[in-house]
Amino acid sequence: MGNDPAVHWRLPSAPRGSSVRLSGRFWPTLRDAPADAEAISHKLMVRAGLVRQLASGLYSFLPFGLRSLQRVTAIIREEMDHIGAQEVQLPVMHPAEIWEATGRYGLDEQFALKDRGGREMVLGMTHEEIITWHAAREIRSYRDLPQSWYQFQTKLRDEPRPKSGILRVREFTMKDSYSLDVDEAGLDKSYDAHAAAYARIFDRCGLVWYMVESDVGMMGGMGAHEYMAPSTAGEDTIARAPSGSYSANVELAVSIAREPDFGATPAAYEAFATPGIGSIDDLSAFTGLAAARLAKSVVLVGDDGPVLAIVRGEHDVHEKKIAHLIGRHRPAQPDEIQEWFGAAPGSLGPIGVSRVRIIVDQTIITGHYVTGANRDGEHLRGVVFGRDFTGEVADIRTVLEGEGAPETGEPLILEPVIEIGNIFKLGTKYSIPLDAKYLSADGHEQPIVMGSYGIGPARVLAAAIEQSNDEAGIVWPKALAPFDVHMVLVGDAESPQAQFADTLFNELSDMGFAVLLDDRPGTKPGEKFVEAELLGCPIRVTIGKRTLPDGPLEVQVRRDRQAHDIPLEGAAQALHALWQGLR
RNA sequence: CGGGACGUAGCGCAGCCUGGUAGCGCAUCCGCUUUGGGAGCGGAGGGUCGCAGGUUCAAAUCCUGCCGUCCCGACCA
Repeated sequence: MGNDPAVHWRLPSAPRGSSVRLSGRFWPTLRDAPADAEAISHKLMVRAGLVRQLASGLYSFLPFGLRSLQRVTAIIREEMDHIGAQEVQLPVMHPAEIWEATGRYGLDEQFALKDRGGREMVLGMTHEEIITWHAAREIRSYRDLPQSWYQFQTKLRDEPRPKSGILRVREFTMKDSYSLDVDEAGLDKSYDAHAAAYARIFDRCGLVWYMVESDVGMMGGMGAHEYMAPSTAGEDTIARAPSGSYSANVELAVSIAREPDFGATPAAYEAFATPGIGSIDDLSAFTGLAAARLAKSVVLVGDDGPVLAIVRGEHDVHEKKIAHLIGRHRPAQPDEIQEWFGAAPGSLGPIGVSRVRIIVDQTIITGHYVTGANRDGEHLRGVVFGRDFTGEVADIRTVLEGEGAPETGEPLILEPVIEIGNIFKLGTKYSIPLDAKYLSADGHEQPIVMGSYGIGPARVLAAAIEQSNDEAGIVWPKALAPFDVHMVLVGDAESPQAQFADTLFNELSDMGFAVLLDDRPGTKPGEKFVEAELLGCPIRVTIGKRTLPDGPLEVQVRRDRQAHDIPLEGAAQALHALWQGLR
């Protein structure tokens, strides 16, 4: 500290990294995006010289892209350390036996290979097994708990369809952490600590994000949340209430359905002819009834045989929700449907069906419906659940935009999102099969209660770009930009402008700014400006003829592209003040 | 896994249908001019037309197979 005048100005946020003079550096930009790039973040990351593709789902980070990635990881590391987590590094390649122990060996997404001795190995998709394996050997007593261990490590997944640049890839770095606790109360504390850290991380990264309830998967689990950054490039959809009172992945979202006016319930159902009617839309038009008053019958084939799923016509059966009930399944083929129901898809219904498991969405238990008669060209009206047919009742439908939030009834918003992180209460799912136990205070062996927590740093970058860009390029949140200040030198190396730029470069760097000085000789000013806006650092400073001898210094804020004139005297401090006001 | 498209110079594309010397823009290199919003003029280099086989006197072009990449859907610990 001492008397160094720069210390007073040292920036308080994430490590700033070093400043760079651009001349001679590797920064390949492109005027055009690759033809196969679709997502905005994909196009901009390639054009701005941040990444390059090696093969499908495999990306290399170039120097400037790596700087941004390192800023994300620095923020994550700070916040993980802040909650007392300890950083480790686990191998990428694992013996297959460990994965066999938890029944996760041989998954389609798993890269597998043999070593020279013929030993089966896998490349890690994640590291629950490995953490648990170590915990089983090192944790003996409740006195050794709780623990939280984290790492930044490469994950490999043989994705069926890599897409959208770095959003869905086959190899990526993940921050994954794992909590080890004596009981569920301990897990809750670890879980909450991670949730708090995640909130700080995503706020600091400048993202718009939601924490939503997420599917715990078919293995049970004890609760899970996902962190979602809204973006049209996202592959997931969430349902949320505008007030924030409710938000969930549509995979498990529930809602209050709109109730149609059913009118009086008939004393009995009756058949009527529906020649050529095969879809809900047709049937709705034919009968003049809203789709919500029609029952949609969907036939699925699970491991235990055929299943008839029934939802209102306006709804769809949700793949994940039904999977919780019947496990792996596929849509039935038309010939199978003919065999089981004696009718084609389009005239199916629950009445008169035997030997087929019937699962009915909750919405169906009220009202009376038009259903298929299981005879081609014929439907039934006035069909009432409980009176005319039965089945298991469950929530198996998708949520529709505008339906009511479960607590408040507010109209739900459906929004596409990028999953940037998740937190998961594992419980003893891994500790029991891998025999990770501790001895409790009263002398009993107990399984360790675990949680796992992931963040994809590269997805954080892509989400930030998706959320913040304009026609000129990236508009980085200031925490993630590869540089804080992008200086454009207009003038050759011997000019007074160059000398002034050098002085300011050093002064800003000493203050803790990461500065990029575009001192490339022979590059036209216009090209420098265009490339600066493509790269998207928060502040651009132009040093040219107009700057000297009396100023002012020309400064552009990237986000609003507003020009600011700053007196030369005290320019560095003024820039610092400007920078602090940015987000 | 189902459906669709594409693969020609570093990037973006034309040429293919109707077979006959491989082109354009940008980028790169050299020279001159230029120097505050992707410069101008002149010159130059760079391509086994994804791979293999077939048809043909002759294949970027037609046929077959394979590989790669992207998009839609399915799938996604």
